[in-house]
Amino acid sequence: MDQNHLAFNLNPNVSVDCAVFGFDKGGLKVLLIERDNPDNTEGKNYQLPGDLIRNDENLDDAANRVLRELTNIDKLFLEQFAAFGDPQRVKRENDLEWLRSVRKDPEARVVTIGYYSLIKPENFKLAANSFARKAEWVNVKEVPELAFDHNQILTSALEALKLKMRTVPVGFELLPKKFTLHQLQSLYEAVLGTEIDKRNFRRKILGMKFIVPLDEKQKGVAHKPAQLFQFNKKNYNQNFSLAFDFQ
Amino acid sequence: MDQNHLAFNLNPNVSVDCAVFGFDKGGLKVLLIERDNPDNTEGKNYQLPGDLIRNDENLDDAANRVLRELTNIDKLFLEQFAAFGDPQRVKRENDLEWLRSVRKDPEARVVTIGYYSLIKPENFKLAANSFARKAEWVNVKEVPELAFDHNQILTSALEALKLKMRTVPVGFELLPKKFTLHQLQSLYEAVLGTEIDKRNFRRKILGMKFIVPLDEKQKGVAHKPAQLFQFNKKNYNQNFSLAFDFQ
DNA sequence: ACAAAAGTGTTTAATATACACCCATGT
DNA sequence: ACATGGGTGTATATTAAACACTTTTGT
Repeated sequence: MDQNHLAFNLNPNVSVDCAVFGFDKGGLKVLLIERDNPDNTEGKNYQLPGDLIRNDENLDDAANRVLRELTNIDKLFLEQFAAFGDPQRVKRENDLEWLRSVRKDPEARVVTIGYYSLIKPENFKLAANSFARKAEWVNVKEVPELAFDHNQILTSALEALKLKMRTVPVGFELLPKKFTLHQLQSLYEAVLGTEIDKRNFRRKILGMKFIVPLDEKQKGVAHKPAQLFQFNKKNYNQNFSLAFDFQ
Repeated sequence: MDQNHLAFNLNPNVSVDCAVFGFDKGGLKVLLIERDNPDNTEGKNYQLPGDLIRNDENLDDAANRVLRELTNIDKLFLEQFAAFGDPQRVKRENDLEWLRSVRKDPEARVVTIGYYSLIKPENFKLAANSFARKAEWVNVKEVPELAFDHNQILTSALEALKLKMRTVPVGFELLPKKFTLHQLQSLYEAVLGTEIDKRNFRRKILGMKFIVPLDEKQKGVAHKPAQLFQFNKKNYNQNFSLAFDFQ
């Protein structure tokens, strides 16, 4: 992926791959990179953004670098969730060909560390470099076959995200700074794949002192404008275990 | 670490390290390996069992191999929980010296994949090889300073174990096949670090149809012999989310 | 007028918590 | 006899779940 730095600095055996999640009315999205098809075999060919790590950077920094190149944002919410090291994870011929066109040591055994990242809708605009120009937001329910083991990585990232969201108030990372309770509920419904009762949801959320109402309402919507809320880190101090568990 | 196989098969940049947990009346234990001190600097020098991965094996297999060499048991309960890749994770001089005495490429950047494993008390006896002879069970509350970043790995493994135990019925892997409810309760108390009310615990556990009483009682104990129970996989079918959450 | 989401309470069921005494066995 | 853990039930508090109608705005 990123070819701007000197290749000898890259460790041939360890990479990071990132499932970048975004959320809007259309549901939960993931950012996929369309890669050039060396032999022009089939139609489009997608993969998760990722790169080999540099020998002098730690894993979180490598993932952060990949995301910065993609989004121009330096410290997105980022969480490591698993390592993938099947010796056969690079096995398809077009994956191998692509590696040969991009990597110094394309035959090397690569173990990849999986990260997921959460991005706010106001940051949906991608960087203007060649790497990011190939990026596309795809609904997680409509993800095509991906390169390498990236479908498996994505499935695993989604599971990790679900667990996280039921456990820790982290959904805000996918919403605008100011959000309505309806947006928050839709997010939980989309990620957890459940329907939630509106009144019970509101009661539960408002019982948490760290989601605070603002002196502000929605504007320009074709219905009764909703109260806007904001996440308040100061009011959030670890009263959490499993607080976000909606059946 | 394991030096029985050909070094050229080992990947110099990726290792696995295992926190092997055991439980007895004395509490939760972890298996530490005493390593030879090259320069005989200080007293004892401990680390978690681990090894570089082979280029033809996947991560789970590498962790399983490390544990098999240590215990002679082939498929211990094993769970990957995180990857550790700080470029400075090998920084102390005695760690470097030890690597120089053991590794083909002792200066290589190594990213390690952390696993934890659960072992039943009847399997506490270790293999008789030289690797295992240096192993020792140490109470998790009395773990000394370890080599590399192994204290951090162990702390992280314990957190992962706690989360797992509150989430999935997995404690049985640390108990004899037949166990009493008191043993089960002590285990939860030791791992989660809480006190649990006996009557409430029993009611909750017995409400789970997959912990079944046997036609058998304890023998030779200096108190009223307790009913023995067993975990029944067939009666366990995913009714679980967060079932083991004792405040 | 209609569409779309906002907002609001009560009842019932389920679950969690707190709590104390007698029992069987080995030493 | 004593130490050790085994075994048992109830009352109360907390939390979860089910459920329907009126309001405000833009088109």
